[in-house]
Amino acid sequence: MSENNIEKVRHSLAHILACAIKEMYPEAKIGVGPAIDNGFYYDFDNINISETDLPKIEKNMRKIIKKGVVFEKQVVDRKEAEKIFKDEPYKLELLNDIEEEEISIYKSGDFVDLCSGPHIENSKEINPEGFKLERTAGAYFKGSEDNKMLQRIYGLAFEDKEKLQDYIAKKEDAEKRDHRKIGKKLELFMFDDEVGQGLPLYLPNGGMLRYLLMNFAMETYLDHGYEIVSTPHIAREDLWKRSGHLELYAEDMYSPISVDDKNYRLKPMNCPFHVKMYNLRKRSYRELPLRWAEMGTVYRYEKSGELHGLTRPRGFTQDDAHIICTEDQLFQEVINALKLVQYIYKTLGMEDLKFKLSVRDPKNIDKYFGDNKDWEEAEKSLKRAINEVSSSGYEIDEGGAVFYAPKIDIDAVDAVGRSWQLSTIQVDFNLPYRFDMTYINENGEEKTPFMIHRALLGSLERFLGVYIEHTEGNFPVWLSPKQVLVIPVSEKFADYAEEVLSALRKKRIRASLSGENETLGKKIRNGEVQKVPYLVVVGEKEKNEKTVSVRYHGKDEGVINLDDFVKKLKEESSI
RNA sequence: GCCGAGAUAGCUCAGUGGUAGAGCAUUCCCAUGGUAAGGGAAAGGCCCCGGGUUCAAGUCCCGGUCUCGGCUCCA
Repeated sequence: MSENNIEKVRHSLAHILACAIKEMYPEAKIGVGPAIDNGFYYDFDNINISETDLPKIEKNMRKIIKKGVVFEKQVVDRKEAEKIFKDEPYKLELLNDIEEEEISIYKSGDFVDLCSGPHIENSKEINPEGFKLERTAGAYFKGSEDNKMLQRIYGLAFEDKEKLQDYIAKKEDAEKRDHRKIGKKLELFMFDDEVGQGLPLYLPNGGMLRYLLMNFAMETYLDHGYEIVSTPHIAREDLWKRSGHLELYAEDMYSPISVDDKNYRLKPMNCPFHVKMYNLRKRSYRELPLRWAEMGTVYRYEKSGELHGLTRPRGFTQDDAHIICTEDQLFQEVINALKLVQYIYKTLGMEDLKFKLSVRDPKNIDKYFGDNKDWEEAEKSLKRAINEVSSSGYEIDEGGAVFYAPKIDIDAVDAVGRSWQLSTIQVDFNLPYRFDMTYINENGEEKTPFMIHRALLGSLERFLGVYIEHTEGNFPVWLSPKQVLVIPVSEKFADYAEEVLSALRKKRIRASLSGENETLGKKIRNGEVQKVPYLVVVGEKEKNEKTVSVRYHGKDEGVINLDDFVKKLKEESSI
């Protein structure tokens, strides 16, 4: 079976699934059933399948496959198609969306589907061991929330049994990396019903990790000409009316808090505050560019089903900054921001980045705020800027721009090849006008500045969620909440263990003592399970020689002088 | 928010209408250890919450809350 054939096999399996369902549940109404990356799905209505029904559906599918069903394409006219699908309301609706008069249908046995193909010729081409019905799920018809929700059955499909099992194994591996699991095991963060959905609480280990990350980001920004600002968590509703956020995102904002007959809202963004500070007084071109950074905690009312650990919370802290500059400075500022992204992710060990340029939907230019010429200029600048910093190019997302801005989103690829959108760099055409931002240029004329929003980690929460999965909880030494665990061979050497501990702590190395009454093996295990990078064992020999026996991520590194070890750790603790 | 599945000890989970369980973690005792689990004992429960059915509910039914898998969404 050839590689590109698997697409056809998957798509054909979708038809066979529908065929099996129609046989077993004649009342079922069928939606759509395409091939997807790892297999296929088909949507149904008017049935109620539970996961426990899947094996018997699968069995029926194998029976159909074995029969050797021939896939046959036919082209019919609209009238004929309407006749064929007269009892399938969803197919009729799909038929309405087709503009052509020649309608392609596929027959396989008794089953007919509205479908442009392509398919395999005969079901015998399918390896019956290579697929598996995976799960059921709800899915809106045609992917729109306004439509009815259908029942979707997902199947996995690969060339053969081994590839299927490889995929399942890989998926199980990914589950082991789940930051929610690791977060619990390493006591990094927690959620609590009484606190509220989507509001993370960082435990001491996670608190340290978050602090170190935040510190790294802020120090880096300071090195690159940024200044630090800080703004409140709530503001009067009037601010959000003027910024346009209330009009567009009211549903996604927390409800108003009423104080002294005025409504306040938790902030969903930091920008309007920064704009207010800019407008404090008349600004000169000599001040520009201004780069104002803030670890800004924002609150967005994500729908309950959309929440997901740290990667999709309701309260989160953006490593936000706004760069206010002249038109001439825009290009260079975007380049600087892109270079900063590259530096930060390289330092964090995620060098594989993918750039995505989000531009306006060409069919819908009117819905965007701002001057057409400015947009074109900005889109061009962003393209040039990406090419300047990266040779691997970028992907264009037409219609991906937000209403006020074209943007560059940057995906970081993690250790198991998954892409995560983290950084964003956006050119804003909305706020400078809405808030009448100006500066005086060298000719004494009043001008509207350009404004760049940028969040490089994105948010501390989302980044940490991704980073935990990327590293599997094995953080680099400089980011590890606990860097060293000192393990005395027995209680007899507690005094020397204390000496080692205090030598490390004196140099602000994050060390702790494994003081419990356990065997050495058990104490080592506890340290490994907690993913402490350095375990140092001390006993009689070490005590006499003022050394430590070093174990780094499960590997024996031998015995070294205590002083040298402290020095080494001090070095590894700085970036 | 929608479709579906869950919620039992700190954690991971078993328990199909009749006295609430295991392993790990915790505490204590013995063992004083040389690189991933030494042995023993104890303690630990509003079986998510509220109703209902039943002689009897962790278990069945209804409502709610939260979690998970999808869908939709992510300024």
